Amino acid sequence: MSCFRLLKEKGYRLTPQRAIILDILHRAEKHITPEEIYEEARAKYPEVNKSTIYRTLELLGRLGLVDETDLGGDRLHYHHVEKGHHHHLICQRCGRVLDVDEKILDSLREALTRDHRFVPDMRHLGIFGHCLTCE
Amino acid sequence: MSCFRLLKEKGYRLTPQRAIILDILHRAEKHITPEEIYEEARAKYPEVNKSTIYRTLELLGRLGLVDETDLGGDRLHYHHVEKGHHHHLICQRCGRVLDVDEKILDSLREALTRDHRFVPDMRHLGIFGHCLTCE
DNA sequence: GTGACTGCAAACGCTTTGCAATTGA
DNA sequence: TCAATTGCAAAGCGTTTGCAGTCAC
Repeated sequence: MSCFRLLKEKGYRLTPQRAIILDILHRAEKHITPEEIYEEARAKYPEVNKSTIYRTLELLGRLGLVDETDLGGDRLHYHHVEKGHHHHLICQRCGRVLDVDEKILDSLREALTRDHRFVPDMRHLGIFGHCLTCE
Repeated sequence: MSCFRLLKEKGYRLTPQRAIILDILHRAEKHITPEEIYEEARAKYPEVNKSTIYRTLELLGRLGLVDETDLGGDRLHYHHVEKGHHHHLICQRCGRVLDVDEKILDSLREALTRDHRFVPDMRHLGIFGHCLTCE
C-alpha cells in the first residue's frame, strides 16, 4: 500500500496497530467512527488502546491519508481518501444514509466563488433532511 | 414578546432565567453557544446555573422558538428563529464568518428533491472553506 | 398549595494528555 | 541504540441527570 511508503518517507514508523487501522479504513464501506475502528481493531489485536486509534487518525488526517467528516451528532467519522469524495443525505426519520456524487454541489461551489469570493471545502458533506420514501 | 405567550399557553412558566435567556437570544447578532449565553446571563443574574441554560435551550428548541445549529467543531450554536434562516461561510484561515441568504441553496435543494427524492433541511448550514480575501 | 423549575454536584461520553515502558528502524 | 510509539490511567470538556429545595401561578 502506498500509505505505508508515505509513512516511512515522512519518518513515521509502521507499527502493527497502524497497519491494522489503515486496513480497516481501507476495507470500510462507509465512514466509520473511532469507536467502530477500535472494536474492529481489537478483534485482531486485543491489546490495542483507544488512544492509539485517536492518535493514528490524527496522524493519518495530517498526512492527508484520511478525511475527517462531521456528519453531525457527537462524533467524527473517518474515511480513506483513496475512496474519493462524495456527500451524504441523512434521513432524520428512517436514519438511512444516501451517498451522492460530489458533482451535485458544483453549481453551489461556483456561485459561492463568484458571488461571495469564497472557496468552499465541501468534501463529505452531511446534509440532513428526510427522504420521500419515508412518507 | 410572543415567546412569553407561547410558553404560558403550553403550560410552562416564565421564570426570570428564561426571560433573560430569551432576551440574550433576541439581542444576539450571531449564533451563540450555551457558554456564551451562560456568561452573559450570569452578568445579570449571578446565581444562574449552566444546566438551566441547557435545559432552557432544549425547551425553546422543542417549542420551535430557537434553532439549533451544528457549525462544526465541538459545540452547538443557538439562534432565535424570528431572525430567519441563512447560512454561514466559515473561513478556516482567518476565522471570518460570512452570512449568505438561504436562497443560495435553492438550486441544490431542487436537484436533491428531483434526482434523489430527498428533501433537505438546510437551515443555518455551516460551510467551511476559505475566502479569497485571505490570500 | 403544588407541580414546574432551579441550583448543585455528580456522572456522562467522546477525546486528549502525561508518563513510563516498549519497539521499529 | 534510541527516538517514535504505545498502553494505561487520569483529566478535559461540553452536556446531561438525579435530587432536594424553591418559586411562579
